[in-house]
Amino acid sequence: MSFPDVKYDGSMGRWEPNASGRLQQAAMQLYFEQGFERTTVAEIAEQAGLTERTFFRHFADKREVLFWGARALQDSLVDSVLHAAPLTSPLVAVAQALEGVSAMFEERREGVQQRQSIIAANPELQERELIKLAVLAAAIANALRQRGVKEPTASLAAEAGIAVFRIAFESWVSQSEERSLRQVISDSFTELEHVATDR
Amino acid sequence: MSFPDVKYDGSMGRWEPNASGRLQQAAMQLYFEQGFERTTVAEIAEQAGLTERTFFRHFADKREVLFWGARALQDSLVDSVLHAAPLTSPLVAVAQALEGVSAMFEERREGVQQRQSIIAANPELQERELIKLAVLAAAIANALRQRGVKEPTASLAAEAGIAVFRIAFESWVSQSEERSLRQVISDSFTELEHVATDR
DNA sequence: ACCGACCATGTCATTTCCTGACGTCAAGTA
DNA sequence: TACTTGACGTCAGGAAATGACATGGTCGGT
Repeated sequence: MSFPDVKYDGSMGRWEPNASGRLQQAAMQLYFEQGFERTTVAEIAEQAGLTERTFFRHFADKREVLFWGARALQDSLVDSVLHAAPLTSPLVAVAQALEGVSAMFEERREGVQQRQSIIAANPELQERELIKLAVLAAAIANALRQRGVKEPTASLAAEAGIAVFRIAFESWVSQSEERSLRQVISDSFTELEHVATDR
Repeated sequence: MSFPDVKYDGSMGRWEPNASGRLQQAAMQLYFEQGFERTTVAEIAEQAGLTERTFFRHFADKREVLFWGARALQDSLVDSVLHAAPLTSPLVAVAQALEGVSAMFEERREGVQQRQSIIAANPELQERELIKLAVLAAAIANALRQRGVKEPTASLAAEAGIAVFRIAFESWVSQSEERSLRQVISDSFTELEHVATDR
């Protein structure tokens, strides 16, 4: 294992290390301070000591810089669903997977709240977040299918699970919930059962 | 009541009538023929006999021209939820509302399929569709709250209902389903009940 | 019949996002 | 050493989106 993030002295490489990380950090800060629309990519690049062109080499567009963690989240969830105990029902597998990743958010609630406030202030970013969650749901549905779950059950369980997660996550982030995210998610799943049964 | 859409002869007004409709039609055609990315707003405007600037007076951006019907759909659904029979459970109210609007799609399946193929070919358009559905879900949740449904039940029922609709709609559009959209939706809701109960 | 406000559209200029083509230089590799 | 690779810079340009201002029919009031 190497540690490319560690700074030694100036006599190292041609470029300062961790360009992508610097861009993400600069973007977060500027989006938070002056809003997403009012900050230009040129500003972000300048603050990171890079050029606008380089920004677009690291991130497909101005929004993507805020969603770099999505892939890791997806991999973790898919892995969890794939390795759920045999005979676990689809929705329970999804619920357990989501509860499993909740710690990733609990740990740095600060940054999560800041990020969500940025997204909440801008429709373009909300769109991007929604499609990330949709891709997540599709990946989970695919994992369920690998477990032998048929359609439309797999898609239904995945989409319903993501919907529950979204509502639980929003509740946990916005109000200063005393419950842990894991608990909010768990409660929301039992509430979904009531909603779907009561008819 | 006047009928500004009716065409008389050329000696009428300064402008050809129904500029917005002409822009929508031109956009649909061009997006379908050459793809969303490869058609410019200037092209659309030219085909509609207008200027680029005028396009942006009618539609907030290049994507919005494809989603003009969303508002009517939302109003119809909210109205339906609001006037559901008393004591109807939240999810059933949502299901009935969605089944109620299914006729709007059944009637012109042609245009619906063409529109969906355009959207399916472009991530930006998928983002826009997702946020339209999210706004829809929020409006439905609000209507449920007006019926006395508490949170998080209202949001859960609305989001789950929209998720079911999305899956049912996709199935109905893509494969040449023999079932009616109304039937697919209905079946999907009972499938959701199984998914949520079986644990 | 005239006048003036109104409103949809046109025209022009500008900013910003995003991309392609090409150049540069340090580090690794044969 | 010579050659390749990778990360970044520089430059040019298309297209989206927006503001400011002009234009000329329409419509209501008198």
